[in-house]
Amino acid sequence: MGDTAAESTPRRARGRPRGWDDKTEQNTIKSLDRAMAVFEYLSENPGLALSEIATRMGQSPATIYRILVTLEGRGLVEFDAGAQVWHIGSRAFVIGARFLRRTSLVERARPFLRQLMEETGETANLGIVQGANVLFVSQVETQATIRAFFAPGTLSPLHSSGIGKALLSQMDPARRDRLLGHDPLEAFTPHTLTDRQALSADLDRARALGFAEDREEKNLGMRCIAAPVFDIHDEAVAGISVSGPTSRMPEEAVPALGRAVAGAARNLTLALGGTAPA
Amino acid sequence: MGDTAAESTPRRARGRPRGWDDKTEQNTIKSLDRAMAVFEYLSENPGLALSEIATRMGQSPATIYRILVTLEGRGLVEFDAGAQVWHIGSRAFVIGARFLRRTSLVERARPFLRQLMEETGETANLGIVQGANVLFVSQVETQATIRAFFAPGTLSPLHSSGIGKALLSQMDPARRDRLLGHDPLEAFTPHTLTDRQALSADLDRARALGFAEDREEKNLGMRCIAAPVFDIHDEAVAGISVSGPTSRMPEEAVPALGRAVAGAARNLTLALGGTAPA
DNA sequence: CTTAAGTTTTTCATGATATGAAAAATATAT
DNA sequence: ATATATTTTTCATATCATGAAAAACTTAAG
Repeated sequence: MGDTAAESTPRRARGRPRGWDDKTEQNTIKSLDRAMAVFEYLSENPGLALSEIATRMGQSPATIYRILVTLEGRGLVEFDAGAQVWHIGSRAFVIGARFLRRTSLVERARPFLRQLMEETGETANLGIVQGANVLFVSQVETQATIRAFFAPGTLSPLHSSGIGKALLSQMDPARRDRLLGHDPLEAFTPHTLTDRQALSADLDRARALGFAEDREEKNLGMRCIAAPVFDIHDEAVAGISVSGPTSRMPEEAVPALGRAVAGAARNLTLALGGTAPA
Repeated sequence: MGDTAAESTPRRARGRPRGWDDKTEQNTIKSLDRAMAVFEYLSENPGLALSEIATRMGQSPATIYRILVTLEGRGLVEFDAGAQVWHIGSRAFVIGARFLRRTSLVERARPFLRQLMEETGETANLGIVQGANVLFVSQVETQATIRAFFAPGTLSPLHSSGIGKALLSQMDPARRDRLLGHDPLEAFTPHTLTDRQALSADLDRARALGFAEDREEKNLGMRCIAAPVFDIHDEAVAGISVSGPTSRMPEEAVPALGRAVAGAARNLTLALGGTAPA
């Protein structure tokens, strides 16, 4: 399961002796790990009966029973007496929510932005909705000498940025129309989509593809590919993008870049507890 | 979904034999329970070093180490290599968040919370009863720079929060007394209602008005206005509130805010199939 | 650079205890 | 009533979790 969790935690702690690279985890407690596997499994398959869990996980019912009862004692799982099934408990929510207090969206996104930049070679950005604009809150710059740059803190209208369009593409029509307002859509370059019909079609395409494109719609010579990030409520709360000069982002590179961006957005989504779209 | 769910799980399952009442838990796995105690302790005291946890919990460093490494392997805890301390991990958040999906309450409430926030300009919250506390499960934050901040996952005693009082005001006296217990009511600020007479009068007022007020009774400088939400069984299962700095919520604004909150609560009640009070 | 103090991992022997099989207890269905 | 399905307990056994102490390592100080 948690492939994201891997990421190689290079814990260089005080007293880490020699053979660390080879045998990674001979220090794990087997029984605890098995119990946590049950805990995790239950979170992915809520509302299972004891026997169901036991058979599916290939464990003895007695063992599963004792694990669940133990976790229940701490409120980490709950037993629905009516349906005779088990669920994740409220205490798990309380404990897990502590994670949010530690780091902000920006900090959490940082590693994914960095990886995306290294993967694509282009500047990676993170933006959120701020009123009717996208607010760019974080970025990891490419090492290339020619860079698309716009500092964090920059505001850009929703309809003329990749992240903005990625977010618009996920909103229900009512909210989308409300944010876009009734005034004419401002044109920044000849390529800006100012026609609402055309914009709507572009958003449909973005939703289908899983990523949105900005083809010099805000700045001439600059392209951008963006994908939406979903939070725990499955709401699109942020967008990740890569941006660079058109010369380095030709048509044929778009699918690969789109995949990379969508992948980064998906990883961040999972780290936020959201469910990534298929 | 279910009623409060907490309240002593009287698991009357298929094969529960005789002596169940007496010896409650001889089926718990000791090592697992100890490990979960560490997990829980870490969530309450984030950012502790291994040795610190070991000494504070009176356990051998080796044991704590192995527990943490095991949990780390599943992303339930994370090691901050810079500060050499441990934290709750993202996977714990993801798993815990599954608790919210069990009931559709949170999802249903979302649009009403958003609308309430936009209507009042203040952060809107959703809370449910969890034991003797209110558990805050969802919120839509204001865009104002000065915000009342308490993240989802927070627990707050019933008598010192707006939502808690809104819910208490709808309970029959027996249940209310049971939840409030016999211990003295804890005071968080000089304004906290610790006198049961005064609290009871306040609850009567709240029931008459249709909304409850928290006038800096939990946090100084922070006010809160809350109303109860009823499910299909006409039980008060949740509360909606707006919270913000006292400076933005003066006395003369209370009636309008109260109307807005009560309206949102009524709308959610209707969406849940409950009947709103007159 | 050397020494010292503090923290984290590992090793190892031992006993606690987690585990599965099977039986008992209980619920549901026929 | 009987049969079937599911959960809980009992019990014997070997796994494996545990603490003590040593080793590995980091940082701070001399």
